[in-house]
Amino acid sequence: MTTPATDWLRLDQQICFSLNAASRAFGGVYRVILKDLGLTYPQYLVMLVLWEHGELPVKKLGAHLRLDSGTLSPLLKRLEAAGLVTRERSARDERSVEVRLTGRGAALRGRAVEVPRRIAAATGFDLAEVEDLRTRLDRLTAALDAYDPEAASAPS
Amino acid sequence: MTTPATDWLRLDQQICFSLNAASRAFGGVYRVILKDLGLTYPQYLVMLVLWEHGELPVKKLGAHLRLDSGTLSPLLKRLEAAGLVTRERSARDERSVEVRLTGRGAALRGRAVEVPRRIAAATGFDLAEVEDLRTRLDRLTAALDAYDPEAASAPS
DNA sequence: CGCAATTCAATTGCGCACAACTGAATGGCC
DNA sequence: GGCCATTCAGTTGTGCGCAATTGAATTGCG
Repeated sequence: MTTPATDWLRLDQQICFSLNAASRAFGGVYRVILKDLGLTYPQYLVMLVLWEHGELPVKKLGAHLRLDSGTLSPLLKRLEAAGLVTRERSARDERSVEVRLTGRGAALRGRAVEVPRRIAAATGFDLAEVEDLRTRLDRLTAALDAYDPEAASAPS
Repeated sequence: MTTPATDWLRLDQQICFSLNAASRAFGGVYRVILKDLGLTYPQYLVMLVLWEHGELPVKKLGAHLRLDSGTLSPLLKRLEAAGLVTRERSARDERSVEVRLTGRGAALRGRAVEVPRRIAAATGFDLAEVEDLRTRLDRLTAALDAYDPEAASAPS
């Protein structure tokens, strides 16, 4: 006999809840550390991608971050209002909007460089541990993304 | 020489971003699975606590879930509107609000019992792996909760 | 070419998360 | 007993995340 179904209702809280709690705890630390940069964590992620790629359309930005225009459009407007990025319709494809760093946006990178070290310190994890955890999480994400309700309930 | 600071801005994206992505991927699967229960994932978490404890004040509910009244108050109102819980001022302490399951709320547990199994199937992880991951995440959360900006920047 | 299907950003609507604040109730301390 | 700090829940305001829709631009196909 395995664990009664009743207890699963407690167990189940574990994975996803732990994940969720860790994600929110991270948010709290990032909030403190990013405050003097004037960025929220999602905005910081967008800036990371832009620092790496220079410029790219909203669509590609979303592909890197797993976010759609519903989230990115208002976020990018705020970054634009803060003077960190510009947005303009692509000349080659009028459907697309090209996001570019401004001088201020590019310059902000200099102040962001020390963020990762401070975050790493806050976790108390060493590099190997981080890498291992990251690998497991990415595998988990891939499995969840592949989830198909039909296949799960009716494995024909 | 270790990794140049410049690369840390990529590496850094890893942990927290992977965590965040996994959390959102979970959200997507839960959204599908919880749809016929008429619950969102945070609402499901609240119901889990209530199914386990029967009734408890908003404050304790928040302690279990790491949520404050700013999040719980409107959420509980929605659960109340859905007829799953009642909320009433405690007689012993008029500041406190007691949250209780209704008959419908208690009955919903029967239909929720199979949720954990379906979620577990979607992850593709076995029990040991889940337990290991959960442990690491809880340790991470504890470390992040203990984060003190002063101590981090000026280890006197 | 002409028309339908697709692709893209933006918008709307809803719910969550959290900081900051309000106001009522309670408890401690003199 | 009277006062002040604390403890509660609730509200407000901001931002994220996502589904659904809109509307414009592009692509594909006959």
